[in-house]
This record gives sequence, structure tokens and C-alpha cells, in this order.
Amino acid sequence: MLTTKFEDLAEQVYRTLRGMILAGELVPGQKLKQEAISERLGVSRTPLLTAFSKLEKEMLVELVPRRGAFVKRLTPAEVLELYEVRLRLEPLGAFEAARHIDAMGLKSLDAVLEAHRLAVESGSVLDVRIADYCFHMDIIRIAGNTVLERILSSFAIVSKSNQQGLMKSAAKSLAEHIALRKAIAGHDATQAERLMFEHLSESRNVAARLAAESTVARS
Amino acid sequence: MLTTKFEDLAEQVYRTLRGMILAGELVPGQKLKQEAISERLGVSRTPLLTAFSKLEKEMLVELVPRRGAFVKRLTPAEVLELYEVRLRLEPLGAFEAARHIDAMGLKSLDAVLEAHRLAVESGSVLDVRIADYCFHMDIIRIAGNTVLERILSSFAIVSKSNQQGLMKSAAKSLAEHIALRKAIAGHDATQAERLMFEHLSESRNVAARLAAESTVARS
DNA sequence: ATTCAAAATATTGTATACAAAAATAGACCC
DNA sequence: GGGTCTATTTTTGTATACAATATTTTGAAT
Repeated sequence: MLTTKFEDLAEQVYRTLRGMILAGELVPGQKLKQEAISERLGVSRTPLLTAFSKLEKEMLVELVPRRGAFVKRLTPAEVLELYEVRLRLEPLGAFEAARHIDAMGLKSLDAVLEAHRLAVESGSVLDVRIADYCFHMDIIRIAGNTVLERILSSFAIVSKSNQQGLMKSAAKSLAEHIALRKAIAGHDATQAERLMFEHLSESRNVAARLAAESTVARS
Repeated sequence: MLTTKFEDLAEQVYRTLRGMILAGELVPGQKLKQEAISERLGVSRTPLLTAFSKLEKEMLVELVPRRGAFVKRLTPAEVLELYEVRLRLEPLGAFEAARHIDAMGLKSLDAVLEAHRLAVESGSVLDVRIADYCFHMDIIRIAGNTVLERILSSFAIVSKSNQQGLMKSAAKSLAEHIALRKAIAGHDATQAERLMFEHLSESRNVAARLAAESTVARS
């Protein structure tokens, strides 16, 4: 029996703010004034504090004592760091997903892939980004490692690292996702792990180049 | 100039509770009653809520809506999951540490190793665990990847995964740490990465055995 | 005009108050 | 004795109140 999951106001506020940040509605660097937000969302400041501290742990918000909360701005160097971490964790996820995939998981993957295909066709950048995010998180979910899932979703690593524009062409990315789906569906864990590593390696290299450029530009 | 870092009550409470959980003063499964804790720590319940939500993100506390906060109890399966994640992330840390190590970092590593040696000599299990934790976190800190550092420290992955007793003999672990220190000091990133992988692999295998045993026992 | 200082204002961090939900205890029945 | 229903007490979640700290504005002096 599934108990209807009760949700705190704090949890709702957390989700709302998270969504607004990831959607770009709240832009990096912007100050999050407690009173303004609580008024806008129709809640008091108390649940906001809880939401802020959650978001701070996810690197989506920066909390400066006595100064306030700000939408975290990721430097190119930090984006590279995110990719370095993804590059180690997501292949593990793909490996485990290939071992644990079942009919339901496959159905979910296929639905995401179809949405991805449509998004590429229609040329909607935002939809492509969403589909990409869903595909990666779906694999992690299917992998069934709760710690891994928490880290990757909690740190918003997947979406944030794509923040500065997609790192490769949408068509290529889709093709690689399809190859991944095939390896996972065929329970080929080793292949899935390798494909995911390669899939992310290229993006990582682009991130590395961007980070290097920005370092040079600063000097 | 270094501004004296102001700390919220919430942050202090967070640190205190974190310490108490990791030290075993608050045992897994135990309920954390807001009033009792706030009274004991001499603060109101407000900063407690913030602290709880931080700890929840670190998997140190479980937050059940309308029921309260509980010290998280890790299953053997979850300990294995933690090791799987460590096995991917810490070699990256060792690799980067070898590239970025400087005189100060080396000094810090050596101090930890000396403490480790003394702890092994005196046979203090707790001190060995602390030294082990410090060594691993020191390497991550030296690596200079803030995302990696946040993940590993935030999730208390290192200490929690050692919770169920050390996974290998203290003497062997110390020897491996010394080998790691040598590779890092010599800027041999590839070697450092491999040594860290092997160092954690064995522990992971023990965790896997424990997880398998507990699964069998349950059936 | 620009800079600095001080007052006024706004914002944060914490405590307290209160309503809603859960846990506990007790009465009643079988 | 065990079980269930209700009344009481705890405990949680949220709002509000208030004190401490930042920020902004104002005004005067250079």
C-alpha cells in the first residue's frame, strides 16, 4: 500500500525554487530575498530557511551568513569539476543499470528517447536539455544505487553541468543515447559503462577547454 | 584579509549533531526530538530545522514528515553502495592530489600519517579510524576539486562507510597509506590513482561479502 | 561634485506562539 | 487478558514577533 506522501511546505518550496533555478527563472548571482519570496509563494519565511539550506547543499544556492542567499554562479572551472565527477559516477550507473534493467525501466527509457527524438526534430533547445537530463537520471534510477542516485540528483550535477549550453550537437548526443539504450537493454554492462564514459568524455573535454580559456582570459 | 567567519547557530547545531552522530553518541535509529535537543543545546527549535535538513542531505539523518527526525541506519547494502562510489571518486582525488601537492599539503599528510602510526602502535581503534578518515579527506582537499570535496565530505561517505568496523587490518591500511603518500609526493598521478583504487577495492569486496551475507540471512 | 558619517530603513537570524497531526493513556467492551 | 475507541498529552510544522546586523539614504563638509 502506498501512503500518499505528505509534503511539507518546506519541501514544496524547495522543489519550486529548485525548478525556478534550473529553468533559469532565477539567474545566477541573483539575491534571494526571504520576504519577497515568501510573499510570492504565500508562505512564511520559516520553511524558506529549510529550503535554502537544502539548496545550499546542492550547490544551487550560496548562503552567506548575515548577507543572504544567492543563486550560485558556476565558474567554468567548477563546470569542469562537475564533469570530472560525472565521468566517474555515471559509467558506474550505466554498468549497474545494464545489470538491473527490467521491462518497466526499458519502457521508461524508450519514452524519454522518443521525447528526445521529437525535441531534436523540432529544434527546441530547452526540450533537448530536459530530455538529456531525464535520460541520464533515468539510467541512474534504474541502476538502483541509492547513494549514487542521491549524489547525482542532489547535486543537480547533471543539469547544472549542461547549463552553459550543450557540449555537443543534439543529433550526436541522441545517437549515443540510443547506443547506450541498446547496451543496457542487452544487459551488456561493460559496454554500457564504456559508452557512458565516452559519451561524457567529449563533453568533459569541451568543459576543460572552456575552463582553460577562461583562465587565460583572466590573466 | 580574513574575515572571522561568522557562524549561525544553525551551523553550530549542525556541526554538533554531525559530530555526535559520527562519534556514535547518537545511535542509528534513534529519534531526534526537537524539544529535547534544542533544550540540551540551549537553542530554539528554529535553527534545528535547518540543521536537520542539512543532515538529511548527507544521509546522516532520515526525515519523516510529521513523524520526526531519526539517525539514519545504513544497511550493509548501502555501505556497499558507499564503497562503490568511493571507489570511483577517491582515485580521481588521489590523481589530482598528486598533480597539485605542495609543501604545505605534504606536511599535512605526514602529520596525519604520524598520528596514524601512533594510533596503530597504541592499538586505539577509534584513533585509527579518525586518522584513516583524516588521511582520505586530506587527499581530497589537496586535490582541489571543490565539487568532489563537497560530495565526499558532505555525504560523510568516508566515515560512514567505515562505521561497521574497519574493513582491513590497521597495519596493512597504514602501509598502503604510506605507499600512497609516496606516489603523491612524487607527483606520480597515475600510480596514486591506481594505489587508491586498490586500497579501496579490498574494502569494497569485504563490504560486498557482508551485504551478500545479510541478504542471505534475511531470506 | 565627491566623500564621508550618521540616521533611517530593510533584512537577516532566532525565539516564541499557535494550530494540526501523531503518540500515548485510559476507559470500555468482548 | 486482549482489543478498540476516545480523550489527553506530545510533538511537529508554520507563522509571527523581535533583536541584531546590513544596507541604503540623507546631509554636511571638503
